Amino acid sequence: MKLGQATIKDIARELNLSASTISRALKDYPGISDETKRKVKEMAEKMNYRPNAIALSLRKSRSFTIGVIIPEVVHFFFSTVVSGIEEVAQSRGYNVILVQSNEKLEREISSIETMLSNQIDGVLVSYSKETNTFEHFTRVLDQGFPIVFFDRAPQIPGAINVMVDDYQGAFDATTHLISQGYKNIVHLAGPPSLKITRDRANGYKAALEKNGLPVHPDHIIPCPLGTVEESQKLVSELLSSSAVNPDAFFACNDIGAVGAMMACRDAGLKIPLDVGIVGFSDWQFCSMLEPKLSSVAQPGTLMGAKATEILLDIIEKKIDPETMEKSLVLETKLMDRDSSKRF
Amino acid sequence: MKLGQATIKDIARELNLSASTISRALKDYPGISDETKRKVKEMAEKMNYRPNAIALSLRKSRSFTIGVIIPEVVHFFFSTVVSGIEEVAQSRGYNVILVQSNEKLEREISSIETMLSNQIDGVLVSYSKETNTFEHFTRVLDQGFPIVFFDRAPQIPGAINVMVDDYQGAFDATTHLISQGYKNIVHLAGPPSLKITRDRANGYKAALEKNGLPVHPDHIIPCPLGTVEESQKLVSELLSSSAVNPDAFFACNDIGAVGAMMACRDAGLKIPLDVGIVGFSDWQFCSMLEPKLSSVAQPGTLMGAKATEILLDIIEKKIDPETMEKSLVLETKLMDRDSSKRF
DNA sequence: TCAAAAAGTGCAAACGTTTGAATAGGGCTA
DNA sequence: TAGCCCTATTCAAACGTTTGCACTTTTTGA
Repeated sequence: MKLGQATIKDIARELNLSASTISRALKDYPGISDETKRKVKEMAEKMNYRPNAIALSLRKSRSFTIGVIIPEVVHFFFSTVVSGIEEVAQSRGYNVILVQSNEKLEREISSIETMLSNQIDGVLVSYSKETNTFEHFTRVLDQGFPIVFFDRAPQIPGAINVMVDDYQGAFDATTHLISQGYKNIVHLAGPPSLKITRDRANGYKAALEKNGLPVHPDHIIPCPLGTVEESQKLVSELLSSSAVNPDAFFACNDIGAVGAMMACRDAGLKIPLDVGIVGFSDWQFCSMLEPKLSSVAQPGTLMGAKATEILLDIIEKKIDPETMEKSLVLETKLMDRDSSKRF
Repeated sequence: MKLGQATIKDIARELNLSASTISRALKDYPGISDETKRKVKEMAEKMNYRPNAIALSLRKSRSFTIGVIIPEVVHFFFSTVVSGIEEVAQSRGYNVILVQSNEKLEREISSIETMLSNQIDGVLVSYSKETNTFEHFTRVLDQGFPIVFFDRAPQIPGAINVMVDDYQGAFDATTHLISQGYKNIVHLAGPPSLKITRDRANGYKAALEKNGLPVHPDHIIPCPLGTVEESQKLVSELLSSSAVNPDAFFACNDIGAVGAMMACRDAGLKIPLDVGIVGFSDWQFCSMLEPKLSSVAQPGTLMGAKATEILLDIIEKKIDPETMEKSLVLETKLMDRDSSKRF
């Protein structure tokens, strides 16, 4: 790009050698005399030569760049995943191009197009809440283009997914509440379009059933927006109506759990004495709250790292996407803190 | 990249035309018959043609990609900045390559190198805590390569900086505490290498002086690590020693403020009755704490957006880096919540 | 002493696109 | 019917690398 950026040709001219010799000398190819290599490297240093990765990409049809599409950047969990992705990519010599879909399908589609135009080697995707068709993914997957999905993974045959064991995490959280003597546990669910929402709800139900507790459909409250205000309002309404009389909340995410905490406090209920609360994701702030919020920790950084390793292995043909294991499920860990411990 | 990706040449062969005609037809250049344009576009559509951005970059010596170097991704403030950057870049047709330095100077240096290799059009930087030399920046700046610094901005002559008015923010926060009747205000400072640390400390001191309160050097406590545990420990020690008898804390960041809250609670002090606390940055969790934490809000997304606009304007030569205003200072806003309100 | 092998280097094409200049064919005017 | 100007198209070079092959020159072996 730079006006004054030295190229291989410049070095060649300066040294009265051909471009091919320079190229080979810099790469320590056999068949170039040590004397020439020395001179070339010296001159490259002196002229502040920097290889042009764009030209290399064109030549090799490889950009050493991967794309990442996430719903939003300002999101604790996704930021941990991105951190893991960036870490592994950097260490293996790849660049990371980042875009956020802002939970918009349209943006997701255009991002994929731009990335393909940019000759990206592969892409990591967590799709948006709005995404109800996967045609934009299958179209490129069918061309043999490598995509690895993480966290929010579609039900596409043959797609490679890296997820967390949402079912088990929810099961553990609910079981924990039951073991602490809570009997009337309400689940604050997420947006219905996401598989993780269904898995967590199923884990919740399974834990109730296993412990002989009834599963009431009206104990599952969808919180599609995912804001503190939303869950606070819903829980407040629930507490003031006489129909349900909850003594615990298992929320699909920590934001929802905070809303529940606030609503309970407003209603004069003591946590964890009167009401137990467990969230999901174990965001940074959980241990800063009073009482400290119990939550199901998801290994975000690990998820990003694993997904990237798989993607790069596919790109570098170290593994075959046809025959490989199609989904990797990572374990969650219940962080039981004050908000759910009666004993 | 893709094996089966159609190129201009493929279309040319298919239609028995030359590559140049295809190129011009696709771009609606004059001098191509409407009939040909129609046929070309039809065929392009049919063959699922996607322009190769890499080839274009090589030809035009422009990659339409900007680099972003930040200390860490998992950091609320930086994630808001990145969000603003990504937003503007995307809307103006640029890609964003993201790297995190992990607060390491070495990583910062190698990232800049890689990015230059990748023919990036410009770069946005917030430097690491470790960075004590700016030679790696000045070297490329001197070549006329566009760099815009944000938040953590170096004292390099001619460098373009986008910052927040840290001095004024700290001044406002301290003044607010004084107006609430707190008299013995301790400042929890940040890593000494950062300019923002000094600015915030200066704002704190100025507010004390303006209100006729003494400035004790031992009332300024450095917290270089920036963890909750660190500030909790330091504040606990301070409270148990008889030397200083603080009735308020103004922390350089919200994490430090949380540590102070915890230490006060441990010491049996009531917030805001016995002790007032104000943080800096207004992280998401501030309003989730009990009591809600007062904090100085920084416009992160706006900062990212502004910095990107300036960078792209320089890249596109809409403004001249020589003659332009060298630094943009954004206003902070004190969010006074429960943790600092006695009245 | 001469051919053959080895060592060192250069040529040219390729990756996919853009673009200034050249060309071909046609219709018009004088 | 020559000269000219359009219009539509093609040629060829360029961006910076890499790489198979060809070409010198030197060294080796018999």
